[in-house]
Amino acid sequence: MAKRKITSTNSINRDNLIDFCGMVYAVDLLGGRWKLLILYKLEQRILRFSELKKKLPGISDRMLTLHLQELEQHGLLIRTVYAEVPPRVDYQLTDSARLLIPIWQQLEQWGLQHRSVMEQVEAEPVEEAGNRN
Amino acid sequence: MAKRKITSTNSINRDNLIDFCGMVYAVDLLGGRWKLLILYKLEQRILRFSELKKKLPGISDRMLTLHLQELEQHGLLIRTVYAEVPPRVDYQLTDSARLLIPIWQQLEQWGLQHRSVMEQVEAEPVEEAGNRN
DNA sequence: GCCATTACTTACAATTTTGTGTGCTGCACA
DNA sequence: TGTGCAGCACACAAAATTGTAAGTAATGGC
Repeated sequence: MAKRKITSTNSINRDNLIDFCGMVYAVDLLGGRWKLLILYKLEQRILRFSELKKKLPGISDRMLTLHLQELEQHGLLIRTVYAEVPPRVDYQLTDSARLLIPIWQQLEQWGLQHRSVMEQVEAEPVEEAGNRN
Repeated sequence: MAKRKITSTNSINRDNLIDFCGMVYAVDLLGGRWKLLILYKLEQRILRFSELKKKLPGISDRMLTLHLQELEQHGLLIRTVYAEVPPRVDYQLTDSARLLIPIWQQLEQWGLQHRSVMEQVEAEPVEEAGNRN
């Protein structure tokens, strides 16, 4: 996510797709393990680093730091540093990130619905009705 | 994407987040390099393997196969095999995947808009106006 | 002086994803 | 007899992401 070897096919493909398509670009910005969740936690209010950490069980300092930095670089959140000791830093969504809120809400709905559909399908006896061969 | 070591922290975190949140689950299903684009190409009509390949410049056989298999497993597309030689296989969206169409259209819009905002910001002189320290 | 605090950084290791190259099927056409 | 086709499978290599463990700074309380 951080450092890339810009000559690799992997990286070239990524860049091509990002240039080519706003959707891929969007998913690229949001695609880390914790990114969407970080944004989601910030939907309600400003949070500081330690508060975010509490709300994301299982995340390490490093991962939180990395994702926050990238989200900031990509214009999705605003980082505010207070000159105190011990340090205090807080994070809030940018306007552009707020425009995403209705989208991720729909994604949440779709995800829950799709999962329940999947669970039903798995519970059914397999019939292979789709293949005409 | 395919094989995972289910005891790793990486994998455990992933599973926990997926269980916990429909949004993360959704992004997990759609998160491969080419997946959203594959679905998008299938929005208009059924396509066969070779047609998809033409529409996705830079993709290898293997990547296309892998993503198609996973999308099928996850209930996002339907694979139909015809008993012909040479083989013919085609792919179409499931109903559940069709429900995603308006969402990815919004994501596409947001992506284009956000990118143009980002380009403006980068063009401006840096002022660091956000940090009070 | 000694320690806890907070938001990090660094070096490293493990895991996961992506890509490359080869080969396979079974028939049609030359 | 040889070649091409389409949709893969396989073994392997490269790259990207994620996680672990150990630091660091300056201050306030004891």
